Formats: sequence, C-alpha cells, structure tokens
Amino acid sequence: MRITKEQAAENRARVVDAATNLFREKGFDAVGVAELMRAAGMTHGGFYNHFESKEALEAAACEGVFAKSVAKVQAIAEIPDAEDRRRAFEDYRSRYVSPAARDASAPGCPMVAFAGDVSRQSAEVREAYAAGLRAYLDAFERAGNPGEECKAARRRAIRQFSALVGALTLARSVAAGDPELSDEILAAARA
Amino acid sequence: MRITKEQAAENRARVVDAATNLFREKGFDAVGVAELMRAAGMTHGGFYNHFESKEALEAAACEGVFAKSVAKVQAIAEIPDAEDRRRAFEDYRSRYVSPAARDASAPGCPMVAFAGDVSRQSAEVREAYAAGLRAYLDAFERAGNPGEECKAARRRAIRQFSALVGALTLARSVAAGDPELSDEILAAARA
DNA sequence: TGTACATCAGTGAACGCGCGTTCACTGATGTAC
DNA sequence: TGTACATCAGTGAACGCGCGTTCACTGATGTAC
Repeated sequence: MRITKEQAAENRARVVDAATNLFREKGFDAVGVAELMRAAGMTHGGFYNHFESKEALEAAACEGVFAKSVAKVQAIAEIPDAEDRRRAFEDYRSRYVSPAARDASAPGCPMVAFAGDVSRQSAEVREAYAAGLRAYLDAFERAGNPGEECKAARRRAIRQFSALVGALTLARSVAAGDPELSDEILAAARA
Repeated sequence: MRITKEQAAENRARVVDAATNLFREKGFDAVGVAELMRAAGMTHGGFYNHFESKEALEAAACEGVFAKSVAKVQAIAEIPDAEDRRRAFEDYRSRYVSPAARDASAPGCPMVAFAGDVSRQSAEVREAYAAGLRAYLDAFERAGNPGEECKAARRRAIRQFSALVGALTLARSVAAGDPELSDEILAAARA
C-alpha cells in the first residue's frame, strides 16, 4: 500500500526520532530494529526502505541529536549582555548536574549518553561524536569567556565540561546502587 | 575427564581473570560465554560448573577488579610522609589522564570502563560499582588531605575524581575521531 | 480531465547467525572397603 | 596398600530465542497518454 511522499518522509523522521530517544536510553546495541520500528508505529520490514543499515541510522541519529543539543549552549554564548550571559551559563551548568538530569530516562547530554558506546561504533558515529564534542567545547569557551587570555579560556572550558561530564556520569552510574552518594556527587559538582 | 580440585580452582580463577579483561575492554554484553571460556583455554560447556549464570560471573569479576584497582590509591593514602604522599598522589592523577592510559585497550580505572554499562546490569553489579566508587572517593580524600576542614576535603576529593573520570572518558571517546582534541583534553586535565 | 499502468513504502514470513543455557557423555580423581 | 566404584570438571552437540537483514507480496500513489 503505497503512501504519499510527505507521509513517507514523516515516517522516516519518526524513526530517527524514536532511534534518538531509544539509543540514548539503552545504548546502540541494546535497541533492535524491530523495537525501533514499533516505537515509530511501523513493522520492521520497512526499515530498509529508509536506511541502508542499522549503522546508517545510528550515524543519522547522532548527527541530529548532537546538533540539537549543543544549540542550547550556543544560544547562551550569543547572549549580548555579559552579566545575563554569565547567569544563563551558570544556570545551564547547574541544571546539567541536577538530580532531574540524573533521574531522566536518558542523559540530557548526548556526550554522556554515548561516551561509553562510541568507541565501539562505526567511523561515522565516532566522527559525529568528535564533531559534537568540538562544538560543545567551542560553545563553552564562548559562553564562559570572562575576557582572559585565549588559551586559558579554552583550557577552562575543557576542564569545566570534563568536570560536568564526569560528575553526571558517576552520579548516574551509582544512582541505583547508592542514591545518597549520587546526590553528594551532584552537590559537589554544583558547589 | 575429571581433574584435581586445585586444577579446577585454577581454571575458575582463569575464567574470572579473562572476564575482567574482556568486560573492561568490550563491555559486559559484547563478550559471550564461549569467547570467555576460549580466552581461559576451555570450551563453553563447562562454564556452568563454576558460575550460576553469566550475570553471576559479571558480579564476581566486578568485585575483584574494583578492590584490586582502588588498592593503588589506598596505598598512596597510607604513605606516612606528607610530602612523599603529595607527590605520589599527584603522579597517580597525572598517569590517570596520560595518553598511555587513554590508549590502553581497556581503561585502567574500572569506574570509567563500566560507567556506561553499570546502570543496565544486575543489582549485584550495581552495588559492587557503588561500593567501588565509595572506596575510591574515601581513598582520594585521605590521599589528598592537606589538613582542611573535613567537609571541604571530601568535596574536593569528589570533584578531583569526577574531573579525572570526565577527562579520561571524553579523551577515550574521541581518541579515534579526533586524536588532537583527545590530547588537548588530557593536557587540560593534567595542568 | 479520465484512464492504464508502473512505482515503491509498508507488511510479515523467512534467512542465517550468535547468544545464554542445557544435557548426555567421558574419564581421571577422590573415596570406601 | 590395593581394588571397585561414585563423583564431577570438562566436552561438544543441541535447545530456543532474538538479532540484522532479505524477500515476495500488497495496493494506493504518482505518471504517461
């Protein structure tokens, strides 16, 4: 039963969308093609009308989610007033390591969600990840720039982002095994 | 062909040992029972003479590797001379985020190796992980204690460890996609 | 504008494959006499 | 100490299952006249 081109494009987008969420929650390998297609409201057979392979979808999903996620920091970096920007950036970092961010079914930041998986995935996924991280660090540098010397600002951005990633990663990892320790890690990162 | 009790115990230890290495390299789900047993020099059928299930082995491997790995920091914490201790601890942290640590087939620190996987594993694995992290943070606090007020020292230990974990995680994740960025992250963490 | 037909997005059964686990079997070890 | 037999660690074929992928089929859409 053939459908309109618009409907087909919408269906494809729904698959990418479902993949983005499911991959973030469970990791690439733990999500099957059939599960994905079911989440998008179709059966698994049609998958290969849209994508060459599961790997191709992984790459497509990555590129979309990295761009969308880093845009939030880029928006902060573009706030003209220095004091407004400072406050918005501080808010962002505080939310990054909030209990809400830890308790969400998937990490809000795809860098954290895919960090463990990415080195075992295809070259396209790995390159999308690297591009995403570059964009994050650039945005961090611009958002947090207090007018210091260039190299110091860059290093500061890297250390800030690493610290957030480490804290959220550890807090999520022990959330089930030791909730109090998890809270303590987040609190230390926010202080 | 029955074998001696000593030989059997040694075989079991070899399986746990192989599991420790393979799980760290590839993650729990990417390593099969047959592959594990082959790495230990046996065939897959005998696995269930030693372990109730693959999950049981995962838990056993975790407990062993966490204890062994955190012992290195605990040894530093016990160095009596304050200056020697300070230097040894600084060395440890510097090696933690060295290019060598990044390029090893598995992360030297099991907290990094299992961070992504652990929340999807059994309760036993999650609890072993939480216990491992508690031990790491306690050892960090004692190793880095410059005599400050207790709460501040604790928070400092958490932040130090989070920063190392975040930097090593990110550096490993982009090692294949952007080696220069990976180096830059490690250098920033060491500075 | 109306008709005839090729196209192709989606369906669902089927493919080979590797997974965790089970099981009948082997034969040297450990034990009872 | 020597003999007879039960034990059980290890083997390798087989199990059901879910995976990614393929394929014959369907039938409304898009197109050519």
